[in-house]
Amino acid sequence: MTTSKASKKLPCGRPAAVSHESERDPKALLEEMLGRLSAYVEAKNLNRSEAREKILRTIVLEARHFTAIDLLERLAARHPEVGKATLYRNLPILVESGVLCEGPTDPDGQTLYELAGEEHHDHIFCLDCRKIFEFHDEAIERRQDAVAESMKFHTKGHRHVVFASCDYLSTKTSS
Amino acid sequence: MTTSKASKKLPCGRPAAVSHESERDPKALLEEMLGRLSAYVEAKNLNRSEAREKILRTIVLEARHFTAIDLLERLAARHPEVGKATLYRNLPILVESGVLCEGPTDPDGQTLYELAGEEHHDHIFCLDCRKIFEFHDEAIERRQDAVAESMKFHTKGHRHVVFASCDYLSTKTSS
DNA sequence: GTTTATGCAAAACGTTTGCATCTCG
DNA sequence: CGAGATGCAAACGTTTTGCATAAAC
Repeated sequence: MTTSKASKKLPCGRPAAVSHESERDPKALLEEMLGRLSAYVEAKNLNRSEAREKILRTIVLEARHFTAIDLLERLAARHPEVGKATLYRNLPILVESGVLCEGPTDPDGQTLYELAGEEHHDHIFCLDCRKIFEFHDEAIERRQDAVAESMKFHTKGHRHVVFASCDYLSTKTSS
Repeated sequence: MTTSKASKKLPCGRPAAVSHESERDPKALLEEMLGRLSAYVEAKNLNRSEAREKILRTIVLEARHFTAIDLLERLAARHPEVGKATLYRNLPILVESGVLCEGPTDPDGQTLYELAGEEHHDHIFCLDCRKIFEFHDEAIERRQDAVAESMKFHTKGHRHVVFASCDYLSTKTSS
């Protein structure tokens, strides 16, 4: 169903390459994430579990930004033997192990999870194609912390989502 | 249950005055909000409703930042005769009439509503007392729009929440 | 063999809906 | 009188829990 890399376009016409989404090799990514999970499982004296790894595989292979429901569906398709309680029980473990992070909520209020990257980033939610893009800006981060300090707060985290429409179609002149 | 203005302290010890919350006279605020509601009701050819106004009063008088559940509890205490379906049916009306706006989600993922102000602001969520504070910073706003433009997006809105702990207790030396 | 994890079904939770009744204009 | 709003209870979709069984170590 997905087209080849070169010609991939988003619904709003923007080439996927502009999306700032991770373009890392899925196999290497899976290895890394399995590693993080194992480390956590070991540190916490948990047991290894087949189901947990199936969930992780499903995430890496087809759902890098997703809601619990999205993942539930994909998991049911790929591994119908894994129950939904198992998924819900494992989501917090995947978050704590550094494999996932809880991102912003989509416009319907559903929590979006995403595969944890190395570096922090914020999000642009495209109102045209409803896809998530990423951005990072040090100036904003610093300024935000400074504002919090000035109000006698100490920043522990933040969530910054920009809702935007896509200028791509109107801006480009060729094609 | 609420103490006088001068001595009001938040759970984390911060005086409420630092909160940047609207300090407007509740009576005037209520009048204004009732006005906005009436205008909408008239424009949309709806009927006036006692229950709707009780909900609005409850919001203005004790819950300027709240989740649906918060409000449900306060409403049950203040006006037990109003059913919860009525509340849920009226929330969208209050939003559309310009009385409320849907704000960010709290750390548990619950949508926070707030009384609509005139000017835009973003939020600081205090992890110590779990209260919402407001901030506004033009530099952040401009920068955010510029970043979006550089990615060929056109900003239509945003949600910026800073999660922070309260330095107030550790910073103050007196008392 | 003890702990941890699982699948299933049932319960819990917040929200929405159906419906008969009531209120507004 | 007719459109709209209400309260109640039942339905809904998502998430959590209880429990007996199975897997990990």
